[in-house]
Amino acid sequence: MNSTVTDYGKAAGVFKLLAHPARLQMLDELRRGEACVCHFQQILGRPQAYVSQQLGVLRDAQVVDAERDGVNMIYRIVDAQVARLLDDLLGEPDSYREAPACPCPKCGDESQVDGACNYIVMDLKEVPVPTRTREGG
Amino acid sequence: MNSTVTDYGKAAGVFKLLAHPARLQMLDELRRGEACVCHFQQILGRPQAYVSQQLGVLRDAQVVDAERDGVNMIYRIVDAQVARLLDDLLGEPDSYREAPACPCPKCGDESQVDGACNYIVMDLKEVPVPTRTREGG
DNA sequence: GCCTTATATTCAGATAACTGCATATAGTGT
DNA sequence: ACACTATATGCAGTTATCTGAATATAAGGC
Repeated sequence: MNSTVTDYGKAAGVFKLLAHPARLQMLDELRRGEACVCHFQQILGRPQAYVSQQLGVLRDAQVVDAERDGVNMIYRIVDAQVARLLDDLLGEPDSYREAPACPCPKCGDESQVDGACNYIVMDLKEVPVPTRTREGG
Repeated sequence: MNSTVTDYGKAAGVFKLLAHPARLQMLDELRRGEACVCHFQQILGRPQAYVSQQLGVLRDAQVVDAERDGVNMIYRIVDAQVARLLDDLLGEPDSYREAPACPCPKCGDESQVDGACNYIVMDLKEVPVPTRTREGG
């Protein structure tokens, strides 16, 4: 069995997950590494319940994965196929933007001090995206 | 200017186009070549107006392109990026299914007789999909 | 040219689904 | 207790989906 989806309803469901600006932006952040919920709150400028709801959609679809670290919940991408789709539409994560410094209130403007939510790392260790050459991009 | 989309609303709009089983199935057919409207009527089992509306959505987004041939309208994919997304999620067009014989009423069971709508061809001459190697697929 | 038939588009309208937001409640860790 | 997060519910506004009728275009017969 390969990793492709042949059922149109199921495939459309995958696209439907990505057909949402907030979810897409969060996934785009997660392509660069893990992130906590408060991180998305700052980035999206949305209330916590809203962020959690959208993350819940992605978690329910097993696109992302959550793990507790103290008071924070750390999210990361676990669906390599979705990561590939994002690469196709948004480009490689490091191709057009630096990984942003975490703008969480607890992080403040200091860059990743100890105790802050420095979950943004440039290492998708859980997402083995297949290596490819891109001649057209 | 590269071919990637950096705006989340715009990117979500692209995914939204594909987040629909009927549109997805039609695009999957179009990956294999051109097709007339009546072809989709048969494949989807939907009325003409419905098929035309969904094709209109894709046409309006400039994902597909329509050209008249006598009484028929011939559709084809013109958005290479969308074709790439479909490749990622559904696999290569020829990797899991043969190009179906056109099941239109006028085509009948005869295989592509003259005068029939033999628009299904395995040649995406209008879609210059960039060549890639897929080591992970 | 005129009429008919086949193909396809467009419009109007009803139904269903989604979105964004607020709020409330509960669980977990410090 | 307090901070962070998850989950549930309700609501108003928006959008998508699908059906059916009307319209446009092309081909063939007279």
